[in-house]
Amino acid sequence: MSVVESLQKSAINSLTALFGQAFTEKDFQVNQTKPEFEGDYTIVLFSLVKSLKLSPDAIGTQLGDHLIANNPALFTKYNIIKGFLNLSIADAYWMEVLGKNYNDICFGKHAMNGKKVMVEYSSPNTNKPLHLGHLRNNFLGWSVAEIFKASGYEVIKSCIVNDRGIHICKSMIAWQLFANGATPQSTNTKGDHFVGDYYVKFNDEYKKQVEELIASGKTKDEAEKEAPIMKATQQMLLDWEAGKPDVMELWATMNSWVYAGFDTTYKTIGSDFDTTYYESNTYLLGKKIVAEGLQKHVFNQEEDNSVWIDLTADGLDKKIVQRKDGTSVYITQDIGLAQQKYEEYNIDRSIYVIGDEQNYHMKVLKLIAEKLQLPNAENIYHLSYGMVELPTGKMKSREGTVVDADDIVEEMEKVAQEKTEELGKVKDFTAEELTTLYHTIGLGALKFFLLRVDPKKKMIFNPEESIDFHGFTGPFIQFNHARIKSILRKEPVIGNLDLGIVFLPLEKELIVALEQYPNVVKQACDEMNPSAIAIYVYNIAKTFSSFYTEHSIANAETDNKKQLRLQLASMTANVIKSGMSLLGVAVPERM
RNA sequence: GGUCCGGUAGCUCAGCUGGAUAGAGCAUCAGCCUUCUAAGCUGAGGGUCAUUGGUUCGAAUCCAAUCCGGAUCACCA
Repeated sequence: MSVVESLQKSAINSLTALFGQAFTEKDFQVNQTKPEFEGDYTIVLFSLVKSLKLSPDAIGTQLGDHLIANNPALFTKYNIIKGFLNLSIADAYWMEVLGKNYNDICFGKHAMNGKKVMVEYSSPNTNKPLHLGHLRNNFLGWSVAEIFKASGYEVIKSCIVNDRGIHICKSMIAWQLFANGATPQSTNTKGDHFVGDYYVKFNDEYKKQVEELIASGKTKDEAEKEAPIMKATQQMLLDWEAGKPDVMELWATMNSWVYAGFDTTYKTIGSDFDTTYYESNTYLLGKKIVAEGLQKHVFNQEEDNSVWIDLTADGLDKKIVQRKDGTSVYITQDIGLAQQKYEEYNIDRSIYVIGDEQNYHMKVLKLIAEKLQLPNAENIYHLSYGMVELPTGKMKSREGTVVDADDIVEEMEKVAQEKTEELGKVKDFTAEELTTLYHTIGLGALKFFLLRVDPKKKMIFNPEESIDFHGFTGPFIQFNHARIKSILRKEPVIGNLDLGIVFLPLEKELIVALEQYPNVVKQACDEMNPSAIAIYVYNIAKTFSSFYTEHSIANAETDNKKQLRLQLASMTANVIKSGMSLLGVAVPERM
């Protein structure tokens, strides 16, 4: 049980004993005491004033006295200032927390709860490489999945690959026209970049053809429709749907190039999936759903055979779910896949990590799933995240302002190398160890940068200023971990402590913060918000850094103090490592 | 136009289930390495929490309106 829970329980008991009525933890608020006041945790008394018809001071005095008399192991003293009951927790209690957990690398993880959750993330298109926006998606999805695991869920990470459609045909057409049989191997190019280059070539050629047509007297609309390369692409899409062998073969080949490239990137950034769905397999799933939905009168059919759902009663619009030619639209395959996920894995919750541009779409999807009475439809959740933008605005592939995922990772590793060499602290590292270190620091900086802000909010990335390695960053936290490990290599933690130790303010601040870790994990899970972990771990590292500067661990005043600080350091390192691992960020032993 | 999201220090962001004098980092300025890793520490300056009204003992936080910015509202995905 956490300190706060113990405190709440004690307070409820005391209040009931004192005033003869029932209370719950919702009747009063418990905060951490502000540093300028004496105490560790504070009960805000105002909310009790009305029901008890007593002044805050009167309630506080009675409650404070009763709490101390009945829980001597927990509370030592109290003070009341302007309606706030500030309680001091016994040092012996903190010693116990420390002694029990300092060496427990599982501290903060919760017991299995028997629930199963699927987290779908990444969802790449197979016509171009991953960019910075995908990185936010990947880091978020992966981290949320880990946070669910740490909170006791069984987790299935899934990925839906958008491997068919007009966008892939564009790359395919351009390859046919311009490649002369070139392959990633023949050009020594990473497969996803190779295919992406032809996507760019398509757009260049398309633009050229449109301009020529306009010059020859066509309107812009006509030109855009009649450009030969576009017509060829549309024909190719039809051929694909018809299963024309040479088109299918080219499609399979080019996708395999892209997958090879993606695999490399995923491996580099640490993304992995338990299952992968391909749109080319799921896009027909809609048919059955539509038929069933018609039978349940969830959908209705127009005279032209198109099928619709009317969501005006839910404040949305009418939405088409099947075209008049009988083909399924985007939303239909999503419904099909949603059902398939439940059938395959019997999941309790289904999380979709998708950008906020699709808020409306996901709202519709969930509504339809509910109306179709899909199992656990109410537990479909769109984890919506904001776009990553540049100082100049959105990233635009046509203007070449897209920050490529592979490039930015490489750039970060390069910066990590430069900074490390400047500092010259790891001169005895082997070349292999150095490569690993640069990767750990560079990727860590990037992940932390993208995860430390609230997923819901859009964020600005400034490539000019790049990412700092000082302050509220991954490397700062990694650095503090390395510092602790450096001490622990020289000074073993024994563990047994004299119970008479009194905590100094910074020691107290550390243990109080460390004790909160399990609750932070739970909160991050409830909110599906990795930034809660990032902020917390940073604060731990920051507090430790002050403590480290202020007090010597190896040369502490007494042996007991030394052991206490070694335990604190050990627990800090464990919590940092554990918290960072939930973000997908490794922490080095030395840096 | 409808719906949804956002607006907090020069910049990037916390704080938003209402609580004490609104916090970090960067940037600026001033100090600190013969002592466990200075990717560090300490301090200073910097705020009309978009605006107005309301609810409350108490509002950055809740409600309403307004202003500004963004997303979305395809037989595209």
